[in-house]
Amino acid sequence: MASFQRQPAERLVKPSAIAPALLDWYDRHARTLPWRVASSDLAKGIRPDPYRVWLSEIMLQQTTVAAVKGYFEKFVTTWPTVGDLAAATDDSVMAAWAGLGYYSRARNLLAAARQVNEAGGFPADAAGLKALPGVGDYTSAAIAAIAFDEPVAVVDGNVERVASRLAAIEVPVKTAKKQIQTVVSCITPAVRPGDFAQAMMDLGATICTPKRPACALCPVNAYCVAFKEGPDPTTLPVKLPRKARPARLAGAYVAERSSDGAIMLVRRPASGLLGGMAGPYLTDFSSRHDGATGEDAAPFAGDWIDCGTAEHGFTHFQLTLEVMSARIDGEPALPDGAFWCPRDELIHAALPTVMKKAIAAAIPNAFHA
DNA sequence: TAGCCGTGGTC
DNA sequence: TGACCAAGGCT
Repeated sequence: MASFQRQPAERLVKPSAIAPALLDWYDRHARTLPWRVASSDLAKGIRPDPYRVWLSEIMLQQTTVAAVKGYFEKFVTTWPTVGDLAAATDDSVMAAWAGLGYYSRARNLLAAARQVNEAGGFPADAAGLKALPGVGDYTSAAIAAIAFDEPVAVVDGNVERVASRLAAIEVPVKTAKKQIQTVVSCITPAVRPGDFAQAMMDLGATICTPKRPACALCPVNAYCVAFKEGPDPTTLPVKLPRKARPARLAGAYVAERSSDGAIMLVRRPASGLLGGMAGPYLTDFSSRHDGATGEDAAPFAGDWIDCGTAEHGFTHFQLTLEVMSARIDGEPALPDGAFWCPRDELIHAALPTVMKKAIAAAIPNAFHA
């Protein structure tokens, strides 16, 4: 019966032995990443810069390490300190973030930078950090552990997977958050909590992977209930089936001014899909309904030419854009938020990937030189 | 609370 | 090739 079932944390094999084994592995196999401080420097007492830790953690939310690296380097080169970032313009930050996705992160990033700069520095504990916009349970714990040596449980998707397997948690992760939190708290050490957190994430990324975990190479396989007793680690964590992604349709209109080749862009509202970002005029659509297409739905009259379609997948729907283009001779009344972007500034505009696809469908070499 | 919010890589 | 996924947070 469920009441006689031992709690996951109690099923752990020698919980106090896990952190030492994992840290020993981490000392030999830690990934070298731009936002990390070398272990030799850590040994000298050099602490990670909270600004760089925070910036990297925001960028890494639901985003791969490979995708983040270049953006991180660009940001810390352009804005080496939180004060530099706080002084940046909204447009420059949105443009620098363009292509990385989840654009509310960029707006929250800038708001938080200004808040921190005003306060004279970052909050030095998880509770204070969580009050910053864009910083939730995971990110506040990660920054507190890595930058401020606070022994808090850091639970992200990797850690959920590792903990689910270590304690053989067979209930769906969605309903096991608290159990997982308890398991991770139970094995988080008082010393080197930041390295431990990063070791758990490295383990999840390189050994305890979702599909084909390399259990034979795992430094903590001796303490892994799923590995030793089952169920098969690849079946954990238990995830509920996702809902199907609906398909949506909308019109995209690329207007080129014939006098100088400038492209009409529209700045989108600050909130919602692609909030604060620019792109060609799109007809109104959402995850729930299609937008209008065709010549009649154009922002103004003109010789609109059919340029085919552009496809783009969002998290919860698939979008097909029916792209049209026109060369504009006069000065038509522009829709709200629209402006002419000089052709040589197009590359530097805050254009999300889906917008670049739409423009490229109309002007194939738009981003080549 | 469950839906909203991007993108590119992997198999 | 399409489904799944990767260091979540906000409302």
